[in-house]
Amino acid sequence: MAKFDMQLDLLFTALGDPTRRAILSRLARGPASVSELAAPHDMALPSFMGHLKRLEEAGLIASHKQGRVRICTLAPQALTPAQDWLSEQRQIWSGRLDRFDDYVTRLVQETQK
Amino acid sequence: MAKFDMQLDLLFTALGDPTRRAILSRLARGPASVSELAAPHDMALPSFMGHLKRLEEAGLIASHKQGRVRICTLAPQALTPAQDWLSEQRQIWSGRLDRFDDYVTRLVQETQK
DNA sequence: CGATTACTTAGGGACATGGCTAAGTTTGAC
DNA sequence: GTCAAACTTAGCCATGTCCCTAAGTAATCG
Repeated sequence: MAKFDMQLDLLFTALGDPTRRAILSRLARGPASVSELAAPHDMALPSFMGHLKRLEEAGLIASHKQGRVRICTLAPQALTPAQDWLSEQRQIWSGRLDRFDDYVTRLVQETQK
Repeated sequence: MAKFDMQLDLLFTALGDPTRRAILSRLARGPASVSELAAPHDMALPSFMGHLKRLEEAGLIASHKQGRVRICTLAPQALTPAQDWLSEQRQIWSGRLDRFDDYVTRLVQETQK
């Protein structure tokens, strides 16, 4: 499970940055070159490339060079583990809510020990 | 939209750490005190409290003191923005896939300029 | 072939993160 | 009232993140 955890780490931290989420949103409208992607982001190119690298390491995008241009595309299936984890948690959580009074009962018992 | 972005930053980066995800999973089974939560995590208490703080700042958990014990509970609805963003993206992405040939067409036109 | 474009590499600086120990503070138990 | 439990605060250190500039490489254009 450790490897799987690592993948979630990469995924969630990749998503935890507005620049990177913006890149993903832009790529959702279709593939683009590095400079096309960088244009709206007031940032030096090497800094921007760092974000692309993080996204690629998380498996969220893929890229290949065509001549001197690097084309980036989405890897849509990469989001699945993140979505799965979230909905799994959500499901357990809402299940618990139905039995919240269990907690209150236990709590009272504990404090009376 | 900046504030909303910030909330997503906090959420996703909070989720991007295995210790913190483990805390959430544990809390999914019901509320717990700080030391109960910390027990399985070979880590000094102040370090562990740092993680709880991050989770609380992200709105994922709430806590209150009962005597000298701090009880933590989940704030289940806090995941919603993250899930919404993910499924929104996923939807746009899959929409694009149906029209992937558009890109190829455009690409050929571009390269022939 | 010389210039320009589109990255790429190298290196550095400020601040955040994730861990630690040591020393409080507040309650609850005796 | 004393003492132990359960945090809490303060402060430190190593590493990571996110940004920068400067200089290098590779591919196209004129």
